[in-house]
Amino acid sequence: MNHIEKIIGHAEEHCKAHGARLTVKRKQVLAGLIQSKKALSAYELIDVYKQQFGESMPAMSVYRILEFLEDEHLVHKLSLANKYVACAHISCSHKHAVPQFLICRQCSKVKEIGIKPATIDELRESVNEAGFKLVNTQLEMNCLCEGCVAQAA
Amino acid sequence: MNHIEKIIGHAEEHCKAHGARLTVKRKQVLAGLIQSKKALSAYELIDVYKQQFGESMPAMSVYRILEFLEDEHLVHKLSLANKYVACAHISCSHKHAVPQFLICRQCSKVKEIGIKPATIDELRESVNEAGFKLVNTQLEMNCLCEGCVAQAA
DNA sequence: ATATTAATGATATGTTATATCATATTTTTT
DNA sequence: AAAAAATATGATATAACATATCATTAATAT
Repeated sequence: MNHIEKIIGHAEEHCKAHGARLTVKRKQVLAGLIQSKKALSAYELIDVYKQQFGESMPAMSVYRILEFLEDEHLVHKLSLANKYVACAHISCSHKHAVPQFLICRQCSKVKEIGIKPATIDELRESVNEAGFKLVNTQLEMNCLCEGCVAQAA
Repeated sequence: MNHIEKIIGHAEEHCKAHGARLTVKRKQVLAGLIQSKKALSAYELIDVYKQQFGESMPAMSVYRILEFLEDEHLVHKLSLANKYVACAHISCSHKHAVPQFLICRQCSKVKEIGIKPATIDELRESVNEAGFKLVNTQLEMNCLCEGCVAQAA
């Protein structure tokens, strides 16, 4: 059992635990994202699927499946790039705070980090001072990854 | 001279100062955004334009103009919503740090804030620790505005 | 006045995402 | 085990967001 299968196994348990169904197609899409080194758009994911399984998946299905996977917190949507990534913590059993994402604007490589709770608190306070209420602490930051920094220099 | 004209005046000076041309159309689009209480998509802006001037503006033109206005820092693009807002500080003469945006997910109302530099520093440090380089400190946060919080309760 | 540069118009097309109704599959109820 | 209900997928259309490219017009520099 390889690394990806193991993660998928965890995802399956996670879903089963509350009666959600990780169907074959959903698993295939999730696996596609897990294998990818970078964030993928829905249509890139269609290409990946086509390449792996010979068969093409309708866009509608991919979006539906992505929605399911997001609801299950197995996948995150990155608005900054209009792309999707597998959650980096599917196999961890403990609860996770909402993550922050570093997105390489050059190559779409993504790193999921958890910034210090204290920093989040400061942010939340700034938001409250402005009279708004923070709904979601997912942050997306425009970055360059190591590789692309090196290349640019 | 009303409030908006005054802001447009500042925008004009700002552009003139380095040889950029704030043409009539560009002014009209900028004015549309300034007048709006909320972030507008490019196509919503086309509708606004149509309503105000009777004439319809091609999507291509709106995008070109938005690009110009972004380059001039007169307008910000919000990736979280695929919408655009006028910069809240066009009339201030001093330099501004890159802003952060609180976006009401319900009504698209936007508040532009400047969070504490210390908080930004903490964020940047977290990013560096992860081996990435922060390109841009514009943050966009999913929020609810006062009005929508009240309504939800 | 002419050449050059910048802006806009016109048209086409690419990319991302959702709506909707039909069909198939799975689960629950009887 | 059969029928009913709920869930998932297929198929098709279309909406919403965005860019490419070439022609024309307007502004600026020579």
